[in-house]
Amino acid sequence: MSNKDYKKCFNPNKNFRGHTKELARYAKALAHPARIKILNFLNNSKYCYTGDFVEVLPMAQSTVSQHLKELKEAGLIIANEQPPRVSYCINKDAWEKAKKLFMDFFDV
Amino acid sequence: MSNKDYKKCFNPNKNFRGHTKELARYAKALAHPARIKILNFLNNSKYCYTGDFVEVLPMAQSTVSQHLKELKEAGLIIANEQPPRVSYCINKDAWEKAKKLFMDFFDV
DNA sequence: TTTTTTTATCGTATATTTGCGATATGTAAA
DNA sequence: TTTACATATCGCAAATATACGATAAAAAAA
Repeated sequence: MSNKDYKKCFNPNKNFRGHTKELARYAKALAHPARIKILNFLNNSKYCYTGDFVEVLPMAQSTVSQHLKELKEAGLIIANEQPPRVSYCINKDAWEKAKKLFMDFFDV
Repeated sequence: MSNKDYKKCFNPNKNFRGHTKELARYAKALAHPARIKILNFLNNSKYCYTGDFVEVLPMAQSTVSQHLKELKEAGLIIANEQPPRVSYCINKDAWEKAKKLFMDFFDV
């Protein structure tokens, strides 16, 4: 090791810390252009229906639905049933949490 | 669509814009705790050898080498041959580019 | 020259992701 | 009730990611 202070940034028991896993998890949620676009979209629109995304994304409805599910499971968006449609919006708490993790990571 | 100005954030030809793909690509590079740790590590140490990472990451040397390769291919780190060892450091240009993309994404 | 050290790559197994069409579900409209 | 609509889920195929042990490569040390 080129310097000897690695214990302050690595867990000595060789497991990953919570915030490291959390950041990786959010990064994974952002790791596809369609999901980036969905989040951009929601940040400009307050809320959107599934069909809105299907209109503009270059993939089938079922695939869009799957990407929405992943973002939901990552906690970044919230679904609202408005039968027969479903609207989505940003989960602001999770969004701020993710923002903070990325800010810290990039030392902003 | 809940508002009608989506053309300013979506490419009408239904393909993803360069910066969307670029951000997704960087996010993918960060989408594993080991790679997060490697980058944290390099940001605290100027440079490190492969073996330094192997010491502290909970995985085999070959796996660590694979993660380093991915970060290198994403452009975020640079390898320096110092036989028989190889040292790595942050690619500052790419790092700043990634930082900017994430900042813009999070509207910072 | 032989051995050791350090790292990358190969081969392989398993898991996850991505994508699609088809289908199911649940509601509203006819 | 039947039909139409919006969305989620299923089943499947292909691609990619993750991880490991074994091996290769290349230089330094003995």
